[in-house]
Amino acid sequence: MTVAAGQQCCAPIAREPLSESAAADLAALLKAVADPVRLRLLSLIASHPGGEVCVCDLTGAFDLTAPTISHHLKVLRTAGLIGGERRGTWVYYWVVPAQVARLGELFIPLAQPAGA
Amino acid sequence: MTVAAGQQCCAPIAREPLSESAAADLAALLKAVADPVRLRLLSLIASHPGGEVCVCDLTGAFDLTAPTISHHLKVLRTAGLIGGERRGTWVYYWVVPAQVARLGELFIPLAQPAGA
DNA sequence: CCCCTGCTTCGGCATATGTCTAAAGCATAG
DNA sequence: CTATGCTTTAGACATATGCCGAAGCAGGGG
Repeated sequence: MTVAAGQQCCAPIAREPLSESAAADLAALLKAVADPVRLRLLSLIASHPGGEVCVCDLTGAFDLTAPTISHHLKVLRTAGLIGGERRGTWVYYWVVPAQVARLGELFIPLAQPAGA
Repeated sequence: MTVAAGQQCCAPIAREPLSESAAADLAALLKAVADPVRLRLLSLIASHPGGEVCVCDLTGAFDLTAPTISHHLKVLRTAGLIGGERRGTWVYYWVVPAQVARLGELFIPLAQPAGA
C-alpha cells in the first residue's frame, strides 16, 4: 500500500482477535507459567503416572526451599492450572487440562503467517 | 500407594519431560508474551492482512507512549517471536510463525490428563 | 543546508517478582 | 497430650519489570 508522506502509512487494523480484557486474562495465565520452576513443576505434575504428585516429591527435584516451592504451587493453583488437596499428612496436586489447553489454543491462530 | 510415616510418600518421578535448561529456555519465551500489551501487539501483527504492520498503526491502539510500545516490540523481537525492518520512513514488523508455534506445542502434552 | 516526522535508546522511578529465614497450621505416632 | 514431620503463611530483601520524559538517530522535503 503506497501512501504519501505525512499521512497515515497503512490501513487501520483489519481484525483485533484479542480484546483488551481477553489479553489481560490470558497474560495473567501466561505469567503463571512464565517461570522455569513453575514450568518444571507443571511438567512434573502432568507427567506423573496417575496424574497426582505429592509435594514431598516435588521439593527434591529443585535446589529450593520448601516455602519457595509452596509459593510457586500457589501461583499455579491461583491461576487455575493445577488443583490441590490435602490427604492425611501429604498434599497432592494435579493439573487442570482445560485451563492448560487454553494456553495451547491461544497460539494456534497466532502461528498462522498472515491474517488468513 | 500406602507408605509408613516418616518415609518417602511416593515413587520417584517417572518421567521428566522438561529438562532444567529447556524449562529456562521456554520460560524466557513465555515471559515475552506474558504481558497484556505484548500479547495484543503480537495479536495485532499476526492478524494484520499481509502479515506486516507499521509501528504507527500499533501505537494508536494503546494508551501508552511510543517509547513504551517500542520497548515491548523489542522484547518480542529479542525473543525471536517477531521480526522487524525499516523501509523508508516507517518500520514494519511481522511474526515468526515457527517461534510462536513452539509455545503452542509446549502445552499439547501438558494438557493430557495423566502421564499417558 | 536545515528542519520535520517517525522510531528507538537512555536514565530514572514505582511496582512486581523470586527467594530466603522464621514462625505458624495440621495430621499422625507414641 | 506431647512430639515429630510435612506444608503453608508471614515478613524482608535483592532483583526484575513496566512506565514515562528527554535525547539521539534515520529518512524525506523545503
